[in-house]
Amino acid sequence: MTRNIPDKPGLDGLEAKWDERWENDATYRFDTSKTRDEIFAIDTPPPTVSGSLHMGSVFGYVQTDTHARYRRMSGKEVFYPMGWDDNGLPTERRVQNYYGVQCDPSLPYDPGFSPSDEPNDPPFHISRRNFIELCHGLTAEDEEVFEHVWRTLGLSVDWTQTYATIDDHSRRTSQKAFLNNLERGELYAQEAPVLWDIDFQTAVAQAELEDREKGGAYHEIAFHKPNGDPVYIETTRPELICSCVALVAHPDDDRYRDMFDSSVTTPLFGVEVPFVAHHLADPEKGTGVAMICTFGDTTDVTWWRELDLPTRAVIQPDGRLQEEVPDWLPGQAGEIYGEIGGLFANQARKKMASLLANSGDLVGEPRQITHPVKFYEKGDRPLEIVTSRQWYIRNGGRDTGLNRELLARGEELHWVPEFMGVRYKHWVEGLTGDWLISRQRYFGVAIPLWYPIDANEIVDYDNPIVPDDSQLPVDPTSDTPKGFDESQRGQPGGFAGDRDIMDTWATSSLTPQIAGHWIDDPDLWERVFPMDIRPQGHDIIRTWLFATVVRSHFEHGELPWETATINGWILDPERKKMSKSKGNVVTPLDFVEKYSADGVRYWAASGRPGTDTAFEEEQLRIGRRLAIKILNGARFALGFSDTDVEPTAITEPLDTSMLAQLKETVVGATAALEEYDYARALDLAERSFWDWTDDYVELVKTRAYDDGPAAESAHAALQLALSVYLRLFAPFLPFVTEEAWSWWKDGSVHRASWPTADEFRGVVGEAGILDAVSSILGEVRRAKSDAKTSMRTEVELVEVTADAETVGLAKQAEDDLLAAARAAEIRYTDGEFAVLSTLAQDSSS
RNA sequence: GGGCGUUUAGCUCAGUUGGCUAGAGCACUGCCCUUACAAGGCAGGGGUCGGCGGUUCGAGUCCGUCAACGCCCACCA
Repeated sequence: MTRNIPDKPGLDGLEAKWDERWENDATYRFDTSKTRDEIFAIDTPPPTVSGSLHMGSVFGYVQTDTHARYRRMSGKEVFYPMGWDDNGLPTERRVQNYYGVQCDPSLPYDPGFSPSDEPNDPPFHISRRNFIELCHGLTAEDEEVFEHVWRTLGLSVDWTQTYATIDDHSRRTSQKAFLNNLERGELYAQEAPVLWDIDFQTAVAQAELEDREKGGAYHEIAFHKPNGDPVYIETTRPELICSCVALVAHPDDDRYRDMFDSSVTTPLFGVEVPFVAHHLADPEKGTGVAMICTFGDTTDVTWWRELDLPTRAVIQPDGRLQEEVPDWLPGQAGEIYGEIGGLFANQARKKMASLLANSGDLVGEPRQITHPVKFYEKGDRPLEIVTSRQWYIRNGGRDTGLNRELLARGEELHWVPEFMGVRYKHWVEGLTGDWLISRQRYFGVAIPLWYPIDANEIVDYDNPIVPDDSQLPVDPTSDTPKGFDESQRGQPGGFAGDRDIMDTWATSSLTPQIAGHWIDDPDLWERVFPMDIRPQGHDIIRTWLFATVVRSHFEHGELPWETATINGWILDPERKKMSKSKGNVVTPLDFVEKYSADGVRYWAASGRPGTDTAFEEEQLRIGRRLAIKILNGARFALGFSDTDVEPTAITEPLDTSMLAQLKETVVGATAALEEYDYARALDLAERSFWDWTDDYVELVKTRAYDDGPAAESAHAALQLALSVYLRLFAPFLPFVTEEAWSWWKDGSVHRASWPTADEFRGVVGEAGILDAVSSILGEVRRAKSDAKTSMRTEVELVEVTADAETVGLAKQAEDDLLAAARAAEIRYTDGEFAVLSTLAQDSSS
């Protein structure tokens, strides 16, 4: 083929050019005819589609792409899908803010509704269906933008294999898995106290909690013994005295030994409650006596359950104390309650403090403290505990047998890096309950169940009506169960649809099943499952990774993948996790514009597996420089001949020496990539390449410009080396390598075979020759540099002192050395290495 | 309170099973427009490898201990 090498190769426009070509040529299309052992399957993380991608996202995705590209070149057919995680709260919140709307399920659907250009303030209330339509619309827009970013960065995804966690296929898969879990008893509903976000008005799971240090105040408050003597407690939540069901102290606490099994009365309300003993009561905290309320915190729930205490809940799902006076507060107690009923907890707290101060039951002033408070990780106000009916998937949090099985799965999984497995272990060991998957939200996969309503209008939750597989996906709030008529919805003798949706993890825990088409393409499923790798961040080991293991364990009785490759985070200069909320956003496309996609990829691939890395823009510039260097190196290597020169022409010792070193680089880089250490492979290739350009290329240059067999040897060696380097760099710098490859080869470098040691058969010489002459050349250069003269300065004599072995090696490439050094003569003496260069005097004229 | 990780040149980081004078890039200094490359290239200065103790012929590398930083987990009275 005719070579068409630009005079001044550059990086501009490579991204668009090659993205289009790869798309047209279906370069990364998955071949569904391959068998499982020929396939490398990746369980790609579906990015959350709620806003924009930042450099932190790019980091992990590029690293995964290097695995995909390496495996593809090594002969595997790579199954590399892309998903969008668009269901769930992040999208709902984004839609609420973007349009200024609020979902109100009680409103009817408005077919003519369209959002206003500017966000409404206050929010405009719209129906559930209108709200969901907005969610779909906005996520579709975002997904287009995301795909553009990924394409520009050169992710070798098969773009025909995409899914969204809210699309019909994902919903069908998710609901089918739910129903299977239900049928096998791995999933159940329970009415129980749950952690509850009062703003989102939904239950949340253990995995979604985080502690935040918040200000609060200890109130020392007097309860009263039957004889009127006070018993003091300390609490940060005096508003819950009306919910108090007992006081508790440690059984070994001598101060209260005589009080156990007696009763006391609450201040203001005068409700009689027992004084009980439990080992969780901490004698060191406060007065050693705690007030048990239903429910102020998770310890209250433990005490309530283990001590079999009554329920006196007043906190409503919206975070307010209920308006109506509870039946356990008769008469005057009820009147006092009237002062706080209807208030938010924090308002009621202040009110109670002043009421208690007036009655003399508050000791001194409340003492300000800061203490950890549980929050929903996406929430803004402390969680409350509300009793409600929720769905749970068993996860070993209440069952030691299952817990052991899941710990064993963690042992079985290959972790990269290895220490990440500890995080899984600790999480599973620390589980306190089953996995709560139901959410009282709108934009998600519906719980696929209805419930019969009997003649007395009682909903029978224990005997749900289950849809057929053919009905999936269903929305029980609008679809009708078989055997019923829509008019029977909510009627005696009719049915009620479950209004809840599943948490987004309940669906994204099925990404292998969704991408592999478990329910509708058994042929594909068999070829890709279990998958090879699950790439993801370490922050979601407890959620996404663990949940996926749980679902696969139940559904298939095996691990969903062989290996988990855990990537680190990008930290900003203050060493905080880089994310858009931190305000340190420059978009990935801005960086592509400035440093090229290959420059950005170089930066991402330089970060060690699993290691958090500080963002340093300089790294992108270095990547850009390497990319340009590769283009120029290719231009040089291909500049001597319009046709390929056979490797049999390679005869010169310097050339075979260079190839011997390159072979070692190939072996090292391959071993690193096999162990998922892309950064090490890149580092090896990069060092080797810079040495190649600095030393070998300079040494061979004069000979290469000549004619004859020695020149032919140089041409062939340059071409072979270039071919190897382009393939070595292809997983990291797909654009420049493809560009240079296209100058002289047919087809894509990304479908070329990964370089192996076999390719060097017959062309490998003594590796030491290149080192020997390079070190001498380096000394000559130093002499010229010390003399502050040009590298072109002629040298009259190079006197080398070295051991016999070095001399022997150097002599084999003496002509190349003399030419590169511009030296007329070289002499050798035995001894410790030293080089004396006699520079020509007239060169500086 | 438990656990994990990090600590190597001014900065960002490599150093694979312990092995000759500890490396790279940036920054800094000097030189060079040399026919692949001046948004380059060549060369140079710069480090008691966090502290202490140990194993060993030999320790940045293994063991113990302490410290700082980061992250994860933990029952909020």
